[in-house]
Amino acid sequence: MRKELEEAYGFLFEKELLDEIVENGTIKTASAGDKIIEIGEYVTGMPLLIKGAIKILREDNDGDELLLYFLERGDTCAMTLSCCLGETKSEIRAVAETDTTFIMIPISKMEEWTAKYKSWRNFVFESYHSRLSEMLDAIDAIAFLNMDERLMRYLRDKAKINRDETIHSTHQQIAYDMHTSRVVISRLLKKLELDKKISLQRNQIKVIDL
Amino acid sequence: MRKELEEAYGFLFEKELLDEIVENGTIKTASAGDKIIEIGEYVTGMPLLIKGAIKILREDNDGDELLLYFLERGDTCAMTLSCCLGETKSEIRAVAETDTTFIMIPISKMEEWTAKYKSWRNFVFESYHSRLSEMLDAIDAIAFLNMDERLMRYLRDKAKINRDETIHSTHQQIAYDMHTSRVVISRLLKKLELDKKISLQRNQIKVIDL
DNA sequence: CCTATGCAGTAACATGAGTTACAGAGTGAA
DNA sequence: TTCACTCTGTAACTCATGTTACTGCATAGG
Repeated sequence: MRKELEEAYGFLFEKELLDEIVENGTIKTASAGDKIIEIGEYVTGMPLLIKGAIKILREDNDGDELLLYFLERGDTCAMTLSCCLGETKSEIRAVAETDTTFIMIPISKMEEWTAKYKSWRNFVFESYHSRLSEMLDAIDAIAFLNMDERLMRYLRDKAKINRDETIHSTHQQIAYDMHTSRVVISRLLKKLELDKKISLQRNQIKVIDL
Repeated sequence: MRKELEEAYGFLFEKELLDEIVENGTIKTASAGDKIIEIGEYVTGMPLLIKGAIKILREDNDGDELLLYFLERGDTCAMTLSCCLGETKSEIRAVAETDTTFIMIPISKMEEWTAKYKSWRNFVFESYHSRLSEMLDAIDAIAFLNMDERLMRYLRDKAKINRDETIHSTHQQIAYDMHTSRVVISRLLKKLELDKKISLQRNQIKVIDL
């Protein structure tokens, strides 16, 4: 655990804190597509992402989803964090976007470290700041952009997160993430292909110039 | 300042912290409609709301607005807070919804108190938690609700925040807050009136049953 | 090789929301 | 009282998005 931890967080945390994390944390893994936290579940700990990416989703009354943002190495889930401290239920769903490794920190340590380590406090505040920014970006996208622009944004983000210009998704999966219907996505993707911004094959979308 | 501070925050903070707040904070007031923070401005301090209410808005590229949420007595602006710590520019606009009184805390003290007072830490985390929740509510509204449901939600919130079942706004003002057009709001308000949920007069809307 | 299934393409239509335009009512200042 | 201005009501239209329905192709598993 030590090595991965240092690679992802070594420059952030002092030695003693890293020691404590190794001592108290437990390594967890999840495969692409695995559900990590479900809405309404009590949160048992806080994840420090070591490898891979996680997508954070909100759900409406009909059970349909909306992607809020992605988490990457070095990130933690401020939403989870927030839930831990308040000991409330999760308001979001977290799903592994790729194969993922993270360290689970038990809630009990969080309050302690917040008092003890300045670097931990800064990390926590920095996380909140990042997550608030990403929520704002999500709001901007939903409130101010049309579907075609949102779709381009989605494809860009997805390619970046997966470090792969070819996106391996069906139109239906994209529609779920964006809280719209498959037909709409197919229509817009086809338009993007005609504009030479992407190329389409079955189960994959290659980003050319977005 | 002491008296108002104790009324709004006495049950949260210990005596020494209250002393420090009185010593370092400065009382500010704003009249309904006054701009308190503008997008892109550097944030000079963190406001503790004593009296009144503030609305927090996001802006699109055309300069049009979208109401995110309201702040009330006992609240602080986590967004501001987040900006303070990161020393970045404000990502939102804050406008006094009613006549408002608040205490400005200089940035310099915030980091210090976070280390020193557990109650302050809890307050800050609690604020982040509330604000994240409110952002989620805002996202739910925009992404999952139709205009008529959003409008009902807006009217309910507005009546609650102002502690007044009669809302003193023009249709145009509501349209700005909701990032839509006046005609749309007029149309929907008229429908709500026909459903006996509100009654309409010039410059005011009386909530009957929402 | 054949067939069931999932995926993508597309047309035709429904609907909510935004836009333009205009009329009439309310209000305040001269 | 009159005039100018703001606010509201409403019609008629456009447009983006969502829905339904059907097609044919790709692929995997027998």
